[in-house]
Amino acid sequence: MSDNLRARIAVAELSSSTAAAFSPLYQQIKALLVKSLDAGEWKPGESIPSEIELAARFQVSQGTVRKAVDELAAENLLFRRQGKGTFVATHLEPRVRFRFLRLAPNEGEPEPAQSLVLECRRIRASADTARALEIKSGDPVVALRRKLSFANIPTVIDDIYLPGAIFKGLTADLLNGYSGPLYGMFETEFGINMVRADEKIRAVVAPQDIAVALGVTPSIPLLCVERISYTYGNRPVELRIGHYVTDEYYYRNSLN
Amino acid sequence: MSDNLRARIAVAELSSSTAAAFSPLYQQIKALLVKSLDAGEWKPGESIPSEIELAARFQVSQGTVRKAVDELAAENLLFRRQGKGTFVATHLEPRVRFRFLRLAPNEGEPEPAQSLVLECRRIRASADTARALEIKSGDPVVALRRKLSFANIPTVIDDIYLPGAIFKGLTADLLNGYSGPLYGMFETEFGINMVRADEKIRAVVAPQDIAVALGVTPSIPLLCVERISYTYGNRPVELRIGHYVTDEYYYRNSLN
DNA sequence: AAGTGGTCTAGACCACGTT
DNA sequence: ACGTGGTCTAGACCACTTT
Repeated sequence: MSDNLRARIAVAELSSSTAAAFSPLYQQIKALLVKSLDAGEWKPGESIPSEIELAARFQVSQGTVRKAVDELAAENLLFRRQGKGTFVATHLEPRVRFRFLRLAPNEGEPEPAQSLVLECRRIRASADTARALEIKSGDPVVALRRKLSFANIPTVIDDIYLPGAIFKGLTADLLNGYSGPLYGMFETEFGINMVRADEKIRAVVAPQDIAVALGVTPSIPLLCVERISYTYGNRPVELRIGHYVTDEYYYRNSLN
Repeated sequence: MSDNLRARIAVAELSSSTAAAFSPLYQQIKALLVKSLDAGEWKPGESIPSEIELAARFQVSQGTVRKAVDELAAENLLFRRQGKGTFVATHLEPRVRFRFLRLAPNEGEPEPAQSLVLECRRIRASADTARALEIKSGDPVVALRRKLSFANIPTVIDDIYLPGAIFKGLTADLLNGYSGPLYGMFETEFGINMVRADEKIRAVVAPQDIAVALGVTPSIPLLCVERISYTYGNRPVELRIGHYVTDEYYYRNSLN
């Protein structure tokens, strides 16, 4: 068995330049599954093959597949349903709706927001934007500004920057035609699945234009949230700068 | 084996009122391990018995113990060191120093903060404090105010409220005698290990007294972070209201 | 009844750290 | 050499969902 294991590791090394050189089998399986997800072999919301099928496909035991899938489920790339199967995570599931929207009301339960796109322009990447998106300065970028309202109270202005090479044909009308979350639309229209994000949070005085768009007094404090979102393989595909009014809502977080 | 399993579940039901009624064996093991941690059978930084010893103690297979320990390690109650053993998580480990301190500088690497306790009083719990700490209104509470500075620049004022019943004998001198993180001192002096926390984050105008303590202009925006920290078994043991200056530092977060 | 994921076991071997 | 956690396997059975 040991020789067999080594052999498969060697094969993995030869066949894939991105796979880690010497790694446990289950991590190799993980990498292969992510590769298939990235390639769109299974779409968000669809089921992936059963553990037994995957074990046969990769020539490993079911337990090894299980460990790989367990970790991908823990990372929210997949989710399991006992008796049904294992599915590709999607932002269209109501269950996941507040995973990336961390605003909760001071009183009561979180509610979905109403979204209105105010602007959608094509621009060239600034140095900062290019660095965040790992593209070249001057590359095409789609710039959106949108407003989120809760119970008709404008609460968030997001300035969103997307690589033009990936988000071709994105328009304000297309955006405003959707009711669900933005990331759900990215999945169905562009095949881009957001998997993870890093945020930098600060308190700032409301910039003039944003105060106007929110209908609040300029110079009141706003939460400024700078987000970089990543798809499979830690590839950044969104830069987002949000300004939140935090009198009736707060940004919730858990430390573990 | 099946009868044996059931029997042990039945025993668990009888012997422990807090354990979930019907749960997998590994979850029962988890609960027992947490109980031992809570009781102080193994102190932070110490090793717990090996998997083989635990398997013998609980009369289950090593694989079942492994699954229980894996989950506790994922929840940061324990950490594993291959070849050495499994240890109780501690806030004194440098590795963990920034798990609960989420401020990072705009430029450069995170650095430890200098802490100075400005006040330490005994008060009676307000209604809000009592609710957060799950004690009775009017119960004794230790109230601290402390200042955190980075590179001699005051950056954070924390107002901290602790249940008086647990933190007996806590004084400003005791606090200022320690150089490490507050939660590390709580472990060694009071046997309280912080395991998890929930935070509510808002942008606010700097209150007068806090602006003075920080040496900043009143009315500038500050990040207001309201934290409730929990020890083993989700028991709240700290309410903390922090005000952060976020011009040179930001609150970092990751969404998964 | 059949198929899926979930739990539990027993045993082999590997990788790491200490003695 | 020994003890620790880490990986992999094979097989049994349970719990849930659908046919």
